[in-house]
Amino acid sequence: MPKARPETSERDPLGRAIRLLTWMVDSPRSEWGVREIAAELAFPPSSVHRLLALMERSNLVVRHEASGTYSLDLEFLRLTHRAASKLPLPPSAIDHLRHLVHEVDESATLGLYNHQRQMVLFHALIESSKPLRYIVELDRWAPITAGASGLAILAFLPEADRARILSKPLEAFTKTTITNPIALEAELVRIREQGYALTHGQRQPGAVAVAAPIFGAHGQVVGDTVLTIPEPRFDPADTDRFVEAVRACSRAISAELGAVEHSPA
Amino acid sequence: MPKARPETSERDPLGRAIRLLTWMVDSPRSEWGVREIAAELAFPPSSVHRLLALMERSNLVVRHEASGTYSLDLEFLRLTHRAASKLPLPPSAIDHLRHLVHEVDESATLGLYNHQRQMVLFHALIESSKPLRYIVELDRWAPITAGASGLAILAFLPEADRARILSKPLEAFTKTTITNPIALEAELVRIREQGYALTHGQRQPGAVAVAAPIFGAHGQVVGDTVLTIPEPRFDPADTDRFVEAVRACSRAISAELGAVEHSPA
DNA sequence: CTCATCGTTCCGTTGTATAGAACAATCACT
DNA sequence: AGTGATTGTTCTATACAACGGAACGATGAG
Repeated sequence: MPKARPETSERDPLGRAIRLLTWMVDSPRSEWGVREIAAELAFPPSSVHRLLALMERSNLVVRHEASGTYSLDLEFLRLTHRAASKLPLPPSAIDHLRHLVHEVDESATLGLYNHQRQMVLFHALIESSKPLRYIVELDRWAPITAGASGLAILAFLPEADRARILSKPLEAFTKTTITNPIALEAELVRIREQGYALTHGQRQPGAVAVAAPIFGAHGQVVGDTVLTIPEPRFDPADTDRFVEAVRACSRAISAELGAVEHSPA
Repeated sequence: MPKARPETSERDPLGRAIRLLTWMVDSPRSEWGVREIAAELAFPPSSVHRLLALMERSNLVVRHEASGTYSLDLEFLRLTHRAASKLPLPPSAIDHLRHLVHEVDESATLGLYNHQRQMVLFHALIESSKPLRYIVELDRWAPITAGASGLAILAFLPEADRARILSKPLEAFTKTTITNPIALEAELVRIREQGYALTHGQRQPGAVAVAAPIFGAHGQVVGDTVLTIPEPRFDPADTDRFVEAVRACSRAISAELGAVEHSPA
């Protein structure tokens, strides 16, 4: 053996910095101590301290003179805002969503599909005026294998991607989540034929959801429009109205992305 | 000499990664090639490639199979979107700004002060309905030593900070920029007494600006509300109306931040 | 067919990230 | 005041990641 193979590089300093940033952003607070972060992320305090010092040099975080604690810096928040223009959706998508909610008076969200992660990102939310509403936490990843928000995307993925996702075990999020691949594939066929997905509490108990896919310029799914209705308020007679409104919204956004008209099946 | 001092650390891998990210966010495009980035940032192509590969592992960027080019990943955009809640301003600040613009029908911006950088960040913009408007590029850093947007903040900084800033040479951005420290200090006194700043083309030629500071819970300046009016349209008779509207806006935002009433001088 | 250019890989060298222990300052409580 | 448990910070040797110039293979244009 001429050389000990390093094989995998398992330290990944940059990855650690990113994990630190991500943790800070996702944390409800906005000011943190070194040892507190260290405990939470299972990094040695000295490492956290060095990382923060480096990030301070790049203006990502600020050190508070008095307490010695750290916060996110304005420069990072500036990045934050500017990055919004890089979204795969037109800025007007929100307007379409607002119009949809105004039309049916039920809460609507925009889901964005991420290929690497094979998950959906809840990116925007317009709430209905009615008092009973579900709490949707924005900017969180959601599964693609359960709930209308996921299925409306999954159904329209390329054959190969779909097969790969279905070949893995399907997690059950609620009692009505479909965990049988055969049954799920059948459901996906129906969704493709209909052009929308309608589910009852597959991801969140007690919520009915209607979702329709949004297509990009190359015909690929980029996300979906999702209408979420509390089950007690859901009247099946309204289904057509909801479906049409959701599909219209997705179609409008797709059109702005330069997608050609997408015919079912 | 017992030891050769390493003195300064001049490689700073993390800093490079940040510069790369920042450049991508600020770039108008949304897909880049390795050598293109390398040329722009003066990094060796191999370094850029390695950085991108690392960042892909942390889901900051995505590699496009076909072209081999890179884009920002949804996970990064999720981070940035989520970070918005960490801003030092209440979400309702935009509403107050909108109200201000509705009242006077001139464009208004929100400036945020950054202590490390000693600059102002133009963070939000509501435009007037009139056809002649200045183009304000959002999420850009602006100087604190020129223009109403800067002076309204500078005037209310702690004595020590102000002295330090005035001790350095003052850059001239236009012909009317004040570059004499004595003259500037006098102007700042007036701004403090009046509670607002009014300037003619100090930063941008042909623009009149009215700005009033926003204070945080501890009485420190966190930013300002700025009204920008094209000079040809500016009627001095309107000054009082503008000033009152701008100050009211800043006062409303300050109040939501928990600031106590701030009396001039 | 040729040439330019792309992203990528290679590899010896350089110097930074690492983590545990010790340090100094601060605060809460006795 | 005094004590003890915090806090953020500094220090150190060593392991390993970042570095960048040169070479590689694939691709597209002329």
